[in-house]
Amino acid sequence: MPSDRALKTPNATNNTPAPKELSLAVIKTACSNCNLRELCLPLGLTDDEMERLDELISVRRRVRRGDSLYRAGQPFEYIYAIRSGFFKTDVLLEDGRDQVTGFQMAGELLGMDGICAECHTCNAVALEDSEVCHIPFSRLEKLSREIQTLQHHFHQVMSREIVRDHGLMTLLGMMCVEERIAAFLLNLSQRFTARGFSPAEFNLRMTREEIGSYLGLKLETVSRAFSRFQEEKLINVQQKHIHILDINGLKQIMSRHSQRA
Amino acid sequence: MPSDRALKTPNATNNTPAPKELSLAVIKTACSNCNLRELCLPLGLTDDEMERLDELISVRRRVRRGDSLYRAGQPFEYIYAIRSGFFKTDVLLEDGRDQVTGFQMAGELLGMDGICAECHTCNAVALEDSEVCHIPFSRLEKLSREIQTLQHHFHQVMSREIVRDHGLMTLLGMMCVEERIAAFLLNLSQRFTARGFSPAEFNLRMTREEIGSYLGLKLETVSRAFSRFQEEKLINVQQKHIHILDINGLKQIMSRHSQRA
DNA sequence: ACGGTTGTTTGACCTGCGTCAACCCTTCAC
DNA sequence: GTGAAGGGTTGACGCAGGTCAAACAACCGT
Repeated sequence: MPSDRALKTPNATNNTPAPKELSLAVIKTACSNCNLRELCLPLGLTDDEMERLDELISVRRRVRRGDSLYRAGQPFEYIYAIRSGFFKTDVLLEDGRDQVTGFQMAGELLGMDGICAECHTCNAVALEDSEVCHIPFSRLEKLSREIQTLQHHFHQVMSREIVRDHGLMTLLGMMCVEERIAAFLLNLSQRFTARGFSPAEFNLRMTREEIGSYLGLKLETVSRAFSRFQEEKLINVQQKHIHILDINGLKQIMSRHSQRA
Repeated sequence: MPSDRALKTPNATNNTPAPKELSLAVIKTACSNCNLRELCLPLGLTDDEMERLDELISVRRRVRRGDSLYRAGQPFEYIYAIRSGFFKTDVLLEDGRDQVTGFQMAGELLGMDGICAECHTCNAVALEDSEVCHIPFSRLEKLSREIQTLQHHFHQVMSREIVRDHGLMTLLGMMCVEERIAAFLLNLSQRFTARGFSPAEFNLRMTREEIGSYLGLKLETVSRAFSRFQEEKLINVQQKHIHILDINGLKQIMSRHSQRA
């Protein structure tokens, strides 16, 4: 029973060369049988509470690779839960330079940047064909006034975002190229593992340029670092396919600095 | 009527050479007549709601210059509202390097990093003698389940923190020295203005090294940039005293890059 | 199968910021 | 008043990472 309020979904694919036929699928979803529920919001709810959450999140949408889920400046209405796929968020400066602020994968939430000004402050772009659940924010607030567990969990998710950002600041503020790349690979590995994928082998969904933007480096620098890691038998790279050969070696890179302190 | 729960305040000044006599003052505070209320939580509450918030925030504490309000690893219990004074937050890497993640002033909230793991993930250190209000987080959650306005405002504050962090990422990821320093000065100026102080003249509460850590630069680089700005008649610097002579000049620096794109 | 587009790698060179060091100023304890 | 300590400024120099360029590999639409 797709509810009609779902049809109010703003066309988040504007500003992109969208096909005539919009990729907007209104499909009944249920958190109660979503296999990502530990990663997303509904943690430790009773059956009754879960049912009420199901009602809230009654629509999901497909976002095609390259399309925007939302763009900076658009009015904020929903928090999005990634059901499958892969996204990047980035902010653009007036002069055209842009900074990737994060890569998000299945089970993670998107859109919390929009709460403060009731309008999004960054762009969320799908790096592969993806599916997201729409969570009307005002209704999420309402429900979290009624369900303490949900409220607390949402606060934790927002707080985790803040802590994650602090981690990226330390990376950008004081790590050298090799540390940044190692941290990046270890982070991806750990997140893939949490989703039941191989910790050692995965495909990058983003370009060298996007990695560089995220890590505060130029694409050539990223490429060179990959090559160097390969020479040192830490990883195997073939285009977007990464095989981590020596995960401890990568971890050691992160702590190398202490030796010369 | 200082409530006894307030006495459970953890000794946040440990790890620092604290005087025998703890600077813990239990004083009745009232949001209802605090002159910072637009900046802090209680925005647009009814008299009745305000009274209930007053009950919640029943204690404030003095933090001496150099002392920690909380440290990474300590259990999370309170959100803190800065009543007066100036703080920095920083995260330490195992090897001793540290990154300043923010400077906070009167009316701003501290401690939201602790929600996600129920334990703080950074240090908050007073850069001058300060006063903070303790806000027991579980009680804030309870109250915000009852007062929609409060709930929404708190979400906005957390979201603003995320957006602020994104701004720092773009600074760290793609700005050159002059842009970073200009952005830093403009940000301080704007925040002092919002508090009724001069936009053009203020005293820095932090050292060159702390500024550098925040901006991803070395202290010498910060010092040189200040000197260069002075030569260019953009500012006057005398130790910690800053006088902005040409605020538009500083703003132009921020947009200079577009000229060569 | 083919040509164009987009992404990646690698090399040669350059420069902005870091490093190291000397010196100065301010503050504070005694 | 004096000395020590902490913070700030300035100069000389080096290098990590950026820039520019060329060639190559993968992908996509037709």
